[in-house]
Amino acid sequence: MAKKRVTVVDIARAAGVSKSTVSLVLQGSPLVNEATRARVNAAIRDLGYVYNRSAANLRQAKSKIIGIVVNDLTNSFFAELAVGVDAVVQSAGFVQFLANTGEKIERQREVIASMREHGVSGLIISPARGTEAGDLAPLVASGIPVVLVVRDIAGAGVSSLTSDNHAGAMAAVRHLIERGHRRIAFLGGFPDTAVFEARMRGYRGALREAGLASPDELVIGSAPSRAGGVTAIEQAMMLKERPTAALCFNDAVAFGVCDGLRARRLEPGADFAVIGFDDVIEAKTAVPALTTVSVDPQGMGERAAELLLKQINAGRAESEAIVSPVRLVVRQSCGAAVERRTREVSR
Amino acid sequence: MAKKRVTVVDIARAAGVSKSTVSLVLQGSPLVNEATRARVNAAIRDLGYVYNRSAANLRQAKSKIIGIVVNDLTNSFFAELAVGVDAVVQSAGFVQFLANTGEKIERQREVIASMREHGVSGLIISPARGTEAGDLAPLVASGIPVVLVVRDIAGAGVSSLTSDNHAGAMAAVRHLIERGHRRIAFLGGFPDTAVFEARMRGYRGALREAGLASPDELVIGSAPSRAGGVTAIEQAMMLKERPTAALCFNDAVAFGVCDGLRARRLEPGADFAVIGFDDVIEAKTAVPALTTVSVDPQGMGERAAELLLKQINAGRAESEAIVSPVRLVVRQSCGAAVERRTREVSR
DNA sequence: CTTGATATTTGGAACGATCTAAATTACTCG
DNA sequence: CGAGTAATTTAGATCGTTCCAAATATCAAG
Repeated sequence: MAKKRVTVVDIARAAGVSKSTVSLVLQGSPLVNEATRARVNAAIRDLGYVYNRSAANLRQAKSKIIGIVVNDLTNSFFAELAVGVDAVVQSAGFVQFLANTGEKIERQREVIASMREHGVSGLIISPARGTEAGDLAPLVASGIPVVLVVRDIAGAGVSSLTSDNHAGAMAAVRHLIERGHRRIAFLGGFPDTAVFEARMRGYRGALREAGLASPDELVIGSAPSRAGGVTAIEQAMMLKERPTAALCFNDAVAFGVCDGLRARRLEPGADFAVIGFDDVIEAKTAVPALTTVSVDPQGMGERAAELLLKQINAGRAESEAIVSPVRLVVRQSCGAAVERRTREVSR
Repeated sequence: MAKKRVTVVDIARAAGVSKSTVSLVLQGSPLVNEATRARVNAAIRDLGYVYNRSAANLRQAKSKIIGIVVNDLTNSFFAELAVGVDAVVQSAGFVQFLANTGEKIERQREVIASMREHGVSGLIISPARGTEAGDLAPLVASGIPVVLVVRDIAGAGVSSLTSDNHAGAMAAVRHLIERGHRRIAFLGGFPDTAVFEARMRGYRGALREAGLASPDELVIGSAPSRAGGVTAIEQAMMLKERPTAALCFNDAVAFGVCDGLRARRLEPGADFAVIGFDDVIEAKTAVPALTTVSVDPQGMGERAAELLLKQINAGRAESEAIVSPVRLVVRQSCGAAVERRTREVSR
């Protein structure tokens, strides 16, 4: 019933050459004569040959697959990151193997194991919350190049690419202070993550530098999502002494904060200054357009992929920790000049 | 330098059995004695053995990989769809191979080819815009089970899982008519897609049914994104006879429409009724919460995966076209009663 | 203890590509 | 024409697993 698979031997027979020659053609070797190459390619087309990567991998022990593991694909920051990785990886002739862990360590363990079994030649990981250096130890020991993105893990001994969360948060808060705000909150995010830690330190640093206090009640954690933002701002508005501005853990939280403000009939930008973090695609087109610390997720994915490819090609490379710069993108949500509004929105 | 790979033979030697027995243990065969199994498993752990799926696939010619191809990963609808697929596929012991085509046919061709080379045992595809039955012909001819999601392709001869776009659009527009709207626009989406077509027919059908005209000027296409929504509503508000409500192609467009309305100092829900399509996660928490036709992307991914698995297990199954029902979720953006607002938002 | 089941284990041939080293062919030049 | 070199082609081993058929161990019953 089912016709047998077409193999190199079949094409070899059809083209009147040996399977070795066919293999050479498949690999685009310059050794083979033009006429022969054409004959082989014709046979490949005619017989509907499909290359069998499993067989090839078995012999070569290196697989043109690179894996990317993200902790939350429904967060567009990570979706964009994955798209960035894909672009680079793809043009380097690799294919991407994407898995979502949903922040679950156990699931992360499984997907990493599965990727190793498939012989990925490198791995880009945005670790699930609570991942420890030990969790990555077997992977690292195996010598597979690994690049951690977004969240670094101390002592893991692999390369990492993070954004300058501290400086970004500092710049954002400085901006708010310059605009006259004195009571500034830090909203959203899980307090037990390194990213939260760094952004919060930046926030505190900028306040201290300006001689302002940063009472603990103004730092309100929540899920790093839109829903989390809503609850965080609600809690902030319960305070007897309300803040007039907030730096949010990320853009999703910032959107939630805007939602929550509107629910209380406050207009973000005009009545309360909001700054996000990440600069996801929607930040630009939202109304009011979101002032945010641009991390450029797609670009970050690209850089992570390049870093990984470099390591794959170099064999055993030194691990490096790259902190990529961020910049504050001032739009409307922090109360920027109103005349800019129409211009930005109309794009 | 690099230590040699540990293989079944190594474990066999370490455990004092033959490689066949090790293979049996690996597959969880009931044939092997408990004591032996324990000994083998211990050796596996001790030597840090990593299963080589390429080798296994080569022999078995079936790969426990299922592929999922989406046309736009940065659209959270598709990200959620992928998450739904992943959940099911994962618990069935398969791994997911996700690729993003970014709506490019050429890229789609490449990723599908790559997946075939990796020997996927089934494929879930949300085809790029403009995909034709012919593009899928070689894939279909190969006998690999394929399930099309979201966008069906006439004559492709494979199973498909789409949502009842026509009925959903009709229900939404009926709702707007009941609330007294007479001039209702259809905003966003690429007019050359089947999904657009179906939703638009539903929109027109509901208007006709109520004896209302549906002038072409009220149907305004755009990119199916937030930015597209902004431009679409801007265009709609240029009309001499402005609409008072709109059914949007999808939720992203609906959010953009809300943005655009606010830019003109109109409050969505109060001054203009907006209904979306899809019910992405943020629809519920946005302010105003978005009234939308719920397609349940994650659930759809799950069902698509189940359909595919059924086909993989059944061998050559009849292809079926499933249209899953949708339901209108009334929230605030269409001008629902204000007292419901706090309740929904507080979740 | 045989004997016939039943339970467990095993050797060796696949699977479909790549790689090595060697063979063949073609070409250049005196 | 024949040597020497360059350009092509090739046979056969090999990668790490699974499968088959057959071997061996174990056990209950006579």
